[in-house]
Amino acid sequence: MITLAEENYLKAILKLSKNSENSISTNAIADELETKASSVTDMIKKLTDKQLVDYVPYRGVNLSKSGLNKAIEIVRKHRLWEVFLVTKLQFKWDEVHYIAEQLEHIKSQKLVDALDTYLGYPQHDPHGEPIPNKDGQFPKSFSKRLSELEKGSSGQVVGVSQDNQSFLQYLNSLKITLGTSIRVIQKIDFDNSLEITINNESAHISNDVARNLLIKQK
Amino acid sequence: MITLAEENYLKAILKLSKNSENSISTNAIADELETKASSVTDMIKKLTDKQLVDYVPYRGVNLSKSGLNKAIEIVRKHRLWEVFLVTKLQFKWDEVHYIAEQLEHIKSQKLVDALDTYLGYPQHDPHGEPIPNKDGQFPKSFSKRLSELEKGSSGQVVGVSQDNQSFLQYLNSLKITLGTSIRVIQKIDFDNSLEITINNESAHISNDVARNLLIKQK
DNA sequence: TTTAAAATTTAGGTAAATCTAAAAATTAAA
DNA sequence: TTTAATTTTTAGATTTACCTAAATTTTAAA
Repeated sequence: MITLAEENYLKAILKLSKNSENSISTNAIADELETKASSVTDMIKKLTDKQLVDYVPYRGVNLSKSGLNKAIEIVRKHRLWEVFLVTKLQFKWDEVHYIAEQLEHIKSQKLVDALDTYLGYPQHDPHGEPIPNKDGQFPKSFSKRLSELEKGSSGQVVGVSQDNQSFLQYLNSLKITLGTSIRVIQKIDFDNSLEITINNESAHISNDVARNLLIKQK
Repeated sequence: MITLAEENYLKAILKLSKNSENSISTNAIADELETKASSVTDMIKKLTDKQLVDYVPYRGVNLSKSGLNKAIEIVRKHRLWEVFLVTKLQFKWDEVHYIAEQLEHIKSQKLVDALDTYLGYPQHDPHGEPIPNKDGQFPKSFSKRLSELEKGSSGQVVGVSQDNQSFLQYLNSLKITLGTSIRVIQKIDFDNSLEITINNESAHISNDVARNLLIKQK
């Protein structure tokens, strides 16, 4: 049996793996989970014993095959529950993360499948993030990060690659939501921030924000 | 903050309180939760410190005002989730208990309220058990236990007062479900078992079963 | 009403998941 | 390439929720 804490570690390692080719460092996991490096080392040993990760001391970890499967299953549940909360219970997109963090740990294969069916096999969650299917496959994405767009080009927001409440609320304040049209007016080399237009209103956003906005170009 | 284990203790004490006027004994709780009496004593001390129960050593416990509120809230969540599973996700009534045991611990007042609204403020769960409202009030019940019916009288099954899987599956095998008509043909003094008819087919059931069947007489 | 049985509590211990502080290994800088 | 800084691990504690075994209290029986 896999514990709640173990599930959270697997999920964190998967998330960190998406942004790097290399093994995931102890400190990176500690930062992600807001815990201490020594706690991470402890837990990594447990995950190694259960063959959920491959670990070389001082060199970091990678998810094993079975660890990856488990992690993807948790992401699947998280995102399906988010869809449920927004489409059925009328939650806002910036309210669902905390609740889905709890719901993602409910154990019942039958429940996940029934939920998926009930929701109509959605491919994206309310933040535009892809929902892996029953076999762990992610739907193909045609989006780019806003930070990767050329000066002058434009597109529509189809997702965000982070769903913490403060980020989403900041987007709300910028009047950015799914479907919003954005054009890159100027790229500032100094700090990689961007001058953009949001539905033709101009604004200035940091690289940090631009990196987490997924854009589909026409 | 109240932990998962603490919530399970509160729920167990509430359940046991329904069947007795007296304080709840350590052993009764241990039996209910399939744990040891010494573990129960430990936990009772924690609950006492948090003022969730009133406790007199060697004399048992009772839920305090706030402990009762918490326990009722858990029951409310359990039963609302059961309604969700059966009415929206097409689960059978004997499949939902285990999953609802997990879902009842999800923490979000807003979620419970939204779920209640979404389900149309149901008053009973799929086993006919009453669902307390937002204020902790249980709907009035007009049902009796089958074991309390006189010889010759009859009525319809409107609920069960236990929802473990083996009991519900036994009912399925007897062709008893919500709405089934039952008549008491004979009461056997020796073991308090009953000769009954189920939709006019005769059967013999133990007192244990009869006590857990809720009947509404015409 | 004394004694035996049953129930309950206490004492001491374990595993999971955390922590701090110190030691060891790796990386970067002079 | 030696040293300093950073990262990671180890050692030793803590808290929660359990456990077993022994001691204590209550209840029931003789």
